[in-house]
Amino acid sequence: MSGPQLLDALLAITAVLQADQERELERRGLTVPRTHLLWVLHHGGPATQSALAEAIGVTPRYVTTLVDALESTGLARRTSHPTDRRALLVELTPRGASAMTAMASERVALGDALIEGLDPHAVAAAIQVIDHARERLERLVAEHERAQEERAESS
Amino acid sequence: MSGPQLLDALLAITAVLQADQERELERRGLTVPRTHLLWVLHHGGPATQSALAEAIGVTPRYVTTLVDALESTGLARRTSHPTDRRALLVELTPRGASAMTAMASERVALGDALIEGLDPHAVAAAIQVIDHARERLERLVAEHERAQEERAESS
DNA sequence: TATTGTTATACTCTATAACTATA
DNA sequence: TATAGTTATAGAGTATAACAATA
Repeated sequence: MSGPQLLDALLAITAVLQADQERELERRGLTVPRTHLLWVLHHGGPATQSALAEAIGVTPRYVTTLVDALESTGLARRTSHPTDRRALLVELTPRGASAMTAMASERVALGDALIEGLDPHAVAAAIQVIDHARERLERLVAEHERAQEERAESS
Repeated sequence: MSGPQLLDALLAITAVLQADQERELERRGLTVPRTHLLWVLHHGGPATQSALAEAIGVTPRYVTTLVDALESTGLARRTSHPTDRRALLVELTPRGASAMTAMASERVALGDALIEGLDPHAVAAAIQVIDHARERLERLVAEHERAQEERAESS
C-alpha cells in the first residue's frame, strides 16, 4: 500500500532536484555528462579517455566529444601519456578544479538546506529506508537481467 | 551533517530508478518524453498538440516530432478537431491504451517490491521526510528565481 | 592481434524562427 | 491580429562501425 507512495515521493523530489541541477549547470555553461566527467577527474585525478568512458558509462567515442567541449571552454585539457604514446591523459585546468570545488560546497549547502526544520533522527531513519529500497531495487534489476540472459540463450 | 547524506541517498536511488526505467522503456521501444506524452493522454484523454506541449513542458514544435514517432509505432493517432479546423486532437490507439495500463500496474508492483521487508510505519515516516525536503527545495528554488529576476531587472 | 583515440554517420531530445492555414 | 501546427535549422546527448597509430 505505501510502496507506491514512496515511489511517488521519490520521483517527485527527483524531478525538482534535477530541474534545479540543470539550472545550476546552465548558469555555468555546463551539461550533465560534461559535469560528470569533471567530477570523476576531480575525485580521481588525470585519466585516459578509455578510463573515463568506463567511469561515466559512455562510449569512448563520446568521451572524445565531451573532452573537446571541456577543452574549448577551458575546464580540462589533454596531455600526453608518459609511457603509452597511443593514449592521452585528461586533467582539470585550474579553472576546472575551482569550479568543481565550488560545486562540491554548493551541494553540501543544498543538503543542509533540505533538512532544515527536521528531526535528525527522523532524517537518519529515512536514509535507512531509502538505502534499503535502493538495495531491493538493485537486486530486482540484477534478477531481471539474469532472467533475460537466460531467455536470450534459450532462444 | 545528515542533510548531505540524505541527498546522497536520494541521488543514489534515483540513478538506479532511472536506469531501470530506461531499460523498461527500451524494451517497449519507447523513450522518456514519448512515454510522458502517452501518460498525459492516458490520464487526460484526447488533447490538442498545444495542450500537450503545455502539459509536458516542451515546445509545440517538439510535440509534432513526438506525435510523429508515436503515430509511426501505432501507439497514438491524430484526429481532426470537431470545431477548430486548425487544431488536431491526439488520442491513444487501443494498443497505446493497453501499453499504458500495463505500465501503470508494473509501477505499482515496483513500488510494492521496494518496501518488502520494511516496517510500514518507517516507510510512512520516510515519505514525510522526503516530502518535507521536497517542499523546502521548492521554496529555495522559488527564492533563487525571484532573486535572479530582481538582479536582471536592476542591471 | 589488441587497444587508444578519431572520422563518419545516424537517431533522439530540444529550442528558435519563419511560414501556412484557420479563427 | 492571434493561434495551431509544420518546415527549416541547429546544438547537445549518445550509439555503432571503420580506421589510424601504437602496443
